[in-house]
Amino acid sequence: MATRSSTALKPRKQPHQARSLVTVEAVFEATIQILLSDGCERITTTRVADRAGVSVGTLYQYYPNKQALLYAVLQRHLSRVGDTVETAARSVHHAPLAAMVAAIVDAFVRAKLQRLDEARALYCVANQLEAIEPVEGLRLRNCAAISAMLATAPGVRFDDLALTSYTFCAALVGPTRAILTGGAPPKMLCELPAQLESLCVGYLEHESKRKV
Amino acid sequence: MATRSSTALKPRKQPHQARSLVTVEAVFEATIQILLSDGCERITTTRVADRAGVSVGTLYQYYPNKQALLYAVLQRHLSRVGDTVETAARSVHHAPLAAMVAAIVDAFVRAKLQRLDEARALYCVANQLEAIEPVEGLRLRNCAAISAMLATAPGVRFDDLALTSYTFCAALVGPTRAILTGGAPPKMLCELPAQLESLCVGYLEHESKRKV
Amino acid sequence: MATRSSTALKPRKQPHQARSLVTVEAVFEATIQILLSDGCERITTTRVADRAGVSVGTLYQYYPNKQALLYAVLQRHLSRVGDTVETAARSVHHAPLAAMVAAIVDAFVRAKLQRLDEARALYCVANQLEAIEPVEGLRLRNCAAISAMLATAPGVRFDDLALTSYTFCAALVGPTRAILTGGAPPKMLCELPAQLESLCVGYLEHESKRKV
Amino acid sequence: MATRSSTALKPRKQPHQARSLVTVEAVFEATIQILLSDGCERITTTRVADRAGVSVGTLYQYYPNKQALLYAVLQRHLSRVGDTVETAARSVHHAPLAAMVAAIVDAFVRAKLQRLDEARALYCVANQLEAIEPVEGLRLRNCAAISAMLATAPGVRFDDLALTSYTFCAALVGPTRAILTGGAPPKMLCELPAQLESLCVGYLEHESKRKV
DNA sequence: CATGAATGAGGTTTCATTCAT
DNA sequence: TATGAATGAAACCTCATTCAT
Repeated sequence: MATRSSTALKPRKQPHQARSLVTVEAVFEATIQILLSDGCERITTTRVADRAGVSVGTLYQYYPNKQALLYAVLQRHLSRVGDTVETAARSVHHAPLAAMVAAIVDAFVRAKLQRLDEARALYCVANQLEAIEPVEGLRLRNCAAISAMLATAPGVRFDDLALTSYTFCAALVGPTRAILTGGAPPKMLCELPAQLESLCVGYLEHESKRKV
Repeated sequence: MATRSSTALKPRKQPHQARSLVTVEAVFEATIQILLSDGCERITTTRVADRAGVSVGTLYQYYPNKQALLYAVLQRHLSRVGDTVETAARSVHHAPLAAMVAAIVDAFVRAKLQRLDEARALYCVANQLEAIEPVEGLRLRNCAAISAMLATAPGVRFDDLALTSYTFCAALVGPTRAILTGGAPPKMLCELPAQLESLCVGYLEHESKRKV
Repeated sequence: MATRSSTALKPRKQPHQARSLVTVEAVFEATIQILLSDGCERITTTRVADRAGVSVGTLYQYYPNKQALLYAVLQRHLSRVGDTVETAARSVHHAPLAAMVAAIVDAFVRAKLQRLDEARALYCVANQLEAIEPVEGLRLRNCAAISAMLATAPGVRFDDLALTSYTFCAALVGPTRAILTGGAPPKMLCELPAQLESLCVGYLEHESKRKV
Repeated sequence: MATRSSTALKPRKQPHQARSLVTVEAVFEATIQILLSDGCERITTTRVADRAGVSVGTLYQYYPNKQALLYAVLQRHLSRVGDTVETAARSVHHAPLAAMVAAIVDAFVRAKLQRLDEARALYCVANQLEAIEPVEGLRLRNCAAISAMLATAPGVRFDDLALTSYTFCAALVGPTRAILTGGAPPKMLCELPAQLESLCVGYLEHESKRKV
């Protein structure tokens, strides 16, 4: 199952020396820039290397192939998002539902907007078949964090916590993607947190009421 | 902006004769199959032609280039979804909010699930930079239809109807994509309509209450 | 076992039209020329295509990869040698031992010298791991033909016919290769048939006497 | 002709110190292992260095380029074979023909089988255009040693001693290569010495009788 | 009109070799 | 002296597109 990703998509070597660290960081940055300017289809290892100011050979010292590079960049982005959401979720255990939602939405949107370019650039990468694993990984992390959080919500019971968390998660991720990806007016970006909150609070209240 | 799409992405000739219709249909079907089996990155005009049982030359008689073909396939899919949603929206003008949501969700999910393969295959295509136009087009249609519908909801006022419609729409599209694209368990597919309904009803009620 | 050769090394399509035939023949000829002038290590698909006066793309329409091309060229050469030897062997069933040897040696040497360049060029290719199969194939054909022939030799019995045929075969192939490949003086080329005959006749007589 | 080999293929420095000796030996061993496991086409200086446990840089301290390394490994192997055969030849001057053949065959086969891996691995290297020199060198040594030996054979005259030695040599080298290289059954390995003896004795007797 | 052979620019990847540390 | 990161030329191969038949 994980064959390809565990072998062919793994980075070749970790950058230990200072020089290497700089190189790898430059390659990451260049990848995102090219992704944004040329799109997912047009990105080439040569172009990434050029933009990063290194030779292709150097790029291939760290990543065995193009997919591995994209995978790594995506991975890092998703890890950060996962970290942020997890932390936020833990910080509002036992808080009222509205506070929970506010915290999660804020964390998620913040993580995405902080690196808006990265986020936008990577939606495209996340679509490739080879990249479902890390995306699913993030979903699992988020669902777990949210489940654990919701379980502590005072005075609320959810019939199917897993399902509710999944939908909560999808309600966060899906619309955000639609807005960042599509040609949404900048106004939407400002409204995004409020709308997501409304969406999620509305959903959770509706769900919790349903089972009384 | 629309330069490319208005010239280079247009089909070359409309298939009027019966034979042409069959050919075009075969090409469409082949495109979707290849998209599903080989992925968005691996699709080639030759492979599509082979699978469709025609020669590449013939394919190029109908579409000036690969993008135009993908564009056409995507366009058709999105048109159908748009039609379905529009019709549904019109049919529930003046109905209670819950009925509205039920109708829209049902229409949308039905349109997607009816052609599950097509839908799945095309998410990938929709990601290409050149394809934002038809995607945005669908969003506009949907928003318009939903706006018009919501405006007739009895006893409900929305402060910013455009914004609400937009979010409604995103709440429909986003999670659906996440579920069809990701490795969601089949169980989620069954629950999808109910969850979407809960999500949207929750949201709309929350929004409408906010302004009282 | 034959996985690679049965899939990855097979030609892509047979040249049916006249144009294709010319193309494929030109590619074959070019391959041999490059092999001779640049050596086995330096041969490139681009160089072959250039020399053949076609584009690389065309080359790849007929062969899925470089190995497959070399394989095909080698295969054709070996088939011809095999054919020649087989025919010769059949023509001297029941003849005296010396005549048998003369016929086989003549056939083998003739086949090699007729296409001296080809033969020289291909020894190098035959060394690649992927190419053992056709080489072994020729050995088997030759051994079989020789076995069948020797079995009809009047008044001679061999203790281990298979072994004797194998050695006979090796005595033919090995020294010929050594002479064509190495920097042997042209004089050796003239002497080759006589020496091979002497070698093989001597061997067979020695073997047949051994068991009396 | 010898331009390249006399300058570019020479080792850079002789390993005098103990440490260097160990390094060079490790590199040699690694080269042979890689040759066996990856084949002649896949061997790279980096892989050799890795396997040998040194850095590429170090490897290049001893050999100016890859060819020089392969050349050296081949050279050593061929020298050993040459030594063994020369010694054997000298030890049977004036002995009967059969004893001569037995001694030479035994020496040659022993030298090859003792380092079976090395022998197998290097056939491939010996094929490269740049490597004809040492191969020819071995042939010359062997022919000379055999010539000198045959000249002392009691009661036997060869019309063209050089030619006979050459063929003798080819009869030794050629079939051995065919058997070690090809997919010969292990049984053949055991039979090899006996068959070679029969081959060579048969040949020499046949040749010596011819001229009476 | 349909065909499919031919094209060749351009993408990915490797690897011999150098050189700053 | 040893190291191994960096280099970049050059190899392999693909595929959108054209055009003679």
